[in-house]
Amino acid sequence: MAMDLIATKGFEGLRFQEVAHEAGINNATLSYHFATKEELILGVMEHLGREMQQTPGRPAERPVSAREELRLEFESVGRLLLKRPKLFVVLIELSMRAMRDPVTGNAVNMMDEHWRQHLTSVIEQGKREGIFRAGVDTETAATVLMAQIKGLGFHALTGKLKPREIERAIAEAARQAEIWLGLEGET
Amino acid sequence: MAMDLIATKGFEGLRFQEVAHEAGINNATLSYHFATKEELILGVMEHLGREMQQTPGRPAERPVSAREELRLEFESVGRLLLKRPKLFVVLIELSMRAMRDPVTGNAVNMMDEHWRQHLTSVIEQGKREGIFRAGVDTETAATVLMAQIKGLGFHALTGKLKPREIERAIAEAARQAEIWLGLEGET
Amino acid sequence: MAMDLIATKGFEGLRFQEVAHEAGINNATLSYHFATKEELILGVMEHLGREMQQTPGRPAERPVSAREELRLEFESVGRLLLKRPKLFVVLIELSMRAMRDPVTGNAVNMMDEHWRQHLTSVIEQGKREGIFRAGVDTETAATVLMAQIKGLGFHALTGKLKPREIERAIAEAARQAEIWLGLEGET
Amino acid sequence: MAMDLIATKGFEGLRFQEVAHEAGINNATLSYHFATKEELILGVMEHLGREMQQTPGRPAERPVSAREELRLEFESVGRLLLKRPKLFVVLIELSMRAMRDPVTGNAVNMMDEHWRQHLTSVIEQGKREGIFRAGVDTETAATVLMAQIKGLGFHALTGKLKPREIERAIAEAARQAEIWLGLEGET
DNA sequence: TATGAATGAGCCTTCATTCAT
DNA sequence: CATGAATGAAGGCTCATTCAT
Repeated sequence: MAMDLIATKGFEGLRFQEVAHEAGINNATLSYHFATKEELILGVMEHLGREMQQTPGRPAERPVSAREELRLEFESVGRLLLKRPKLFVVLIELSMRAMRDPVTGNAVNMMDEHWRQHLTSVIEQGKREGIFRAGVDTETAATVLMAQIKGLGFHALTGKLKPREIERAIAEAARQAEIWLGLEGET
Repeated sequence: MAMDLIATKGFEGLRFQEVAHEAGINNATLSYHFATKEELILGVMEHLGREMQQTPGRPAERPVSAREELRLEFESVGRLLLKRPKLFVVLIELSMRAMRDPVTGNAVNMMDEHWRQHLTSVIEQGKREGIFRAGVDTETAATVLMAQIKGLGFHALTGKLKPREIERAIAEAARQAEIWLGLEGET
Repeated sequence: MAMDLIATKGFEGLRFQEVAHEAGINNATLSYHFATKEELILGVMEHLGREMQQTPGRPAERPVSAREELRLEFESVGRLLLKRPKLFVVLIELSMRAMRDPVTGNAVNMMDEHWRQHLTSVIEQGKREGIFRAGVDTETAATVLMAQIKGLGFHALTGKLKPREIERAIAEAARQAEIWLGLEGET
Repeated sequence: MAMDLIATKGFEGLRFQEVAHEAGINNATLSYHFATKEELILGVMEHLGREMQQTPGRPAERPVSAREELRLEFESVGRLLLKRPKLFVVLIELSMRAMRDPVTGNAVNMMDEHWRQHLTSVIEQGKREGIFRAGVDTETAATVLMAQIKGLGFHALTGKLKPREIERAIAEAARQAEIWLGLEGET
């Protein structure tokens, strides 16, 4: 699929012809379905969105405590990082592209906003549950968490971390977040 | 300069002609100095390396405590992020390129390794000074820190964070690291 | 219809798909009726031929004098030019195409020959009737008339003449032809 | 040259590659001089304009009578038609293109307007000289003359008239114009 | 008949690189 | 050192045509 190619060669290294060849179809046939390269990329983005939804391992949708939610956030990223690293490569490429192309920008913004809201609600929940410090600024905390998680993905891929290193870093980062947000750190 | 162009259009969007035009010289003249695009990029990388060294605000090279060093790490990134965001864009582009091109890969690896050693020594120093928990795995901690800081840069740029948001996130992330590595979190 | 498209975009600007879309049918359905573009153009030519026959305003087929016939020739062109300008655009396109494609060439030749014979007979009739000078070379006169009338169409369309200008030019050209062929100009 | 190709294959049949090949240069080399096909066509138009100026046989620029001027108008077209028929083909193609492309439209309009003004001044001069009827509407007369001359070119080329036929038609058309504008036809 | 999908051929254009001056 | 010109290779896209349903 196109996604693999993007992961392998980057967004701009994406060749219309190559995607077609990879899909086992003709150059023009791909143009029939995706009239332009832009459309093709939009298609990839939609596909990516759908694939991201299906984060594996989410335990049966049951409501969980904020602390567990937080831990889940890290763990699911870790799992995805190990099982579908290409997804992240494409995501990063997408983010870079978003800096230049407004259309991609919107899509990425929406995904980020979605994520931020989820994190925000988790943090607020934690505060209400009394397991997170009331002193933390929710928005800033969400920003830091997003940065941390994104950074884990980015560093893991570009730094070519080994699976074990990834697991440990993820676990430690989760612990760090818990400590930080938890009551022990009360100021 | 070429760097601005990379920051603006990305690495693959870098056009030989454009760089030449931007520099006010002829197409072929640039080829005279950098025979190939590869060389040009190498030039950019060297330039970037030199520019990164000059992190502004490093307070007079005096030896400092590990805690201060740690805080400095975050602060200097924050400053760079606000004053020279393009530097980071190029760095990220470089990291992505490193995944595909071995030459770039080596260069990026060296920079990362350099950085990791610095962080490692800081953490070890902190342990010796008795202000950091002895229980933390130094390597993992360094990894998490690198991920966090890279993530702050990545998220700040691709998420188009406002200066104030960046400052707060940086400060909060630094605090998070301190708490996490500090003795309060002793397990 | 295809003719409108030809008038709008020219013969080479004629796209199979566009014609199909205009006709509200599928790409392949048009291919079913006109297997190739060549066939499609032939179809257009036939359609054009039929449409040209129905020159409106021809007064009830009655035999008329040569002078009236001559005037009619101009008038009917003028009417067509005002009411169905696209017909002329296609005709001109066809003539140009005829220079390159022998098939079209034959068709156009036949139409021209048909027209020339009509003009020739009118001139001869005028001579017999004693209202046209005997000194004119019939063939040359026919040629000049054809050139004049074609030129009126060509100039009216490409020069974007206004209806009033067209009417006046047609009337004046008709007068010119009469004077020229008439006895007053006897040499 | 590109002009020959246009004359041979029409404007839309003009292939960038073919022009390059004809010029004995590379595909991309042509792009270097004419960045786009549009530019190439503009180049052709300029070239055409320059070539049209050099109407051969204009007798030494001396002022002549209106009648001679009128005759010259026809004769020079006749000469051009025999010696450089391709010039006319391109001109007709250009006129057709002008119906669709505004840029070409302007260029063609300017040439036509230039020509019209010349004809207008000749007719007015003739009236003043007392050799042309005062009754003719100058503008309409100019229009008819332009139509006639354009028609001669168009018909000669698309009808594949032989040189002799062209000469005769030109001569007869000139005579027709003289008679028509002359005093003999006084109404 | 009608159509969605597929395709080969070709065209314009871009780009890094080379070369003569 | 500098440059205008030239070029091969490749890429995205269009289009008439074909085919299975």
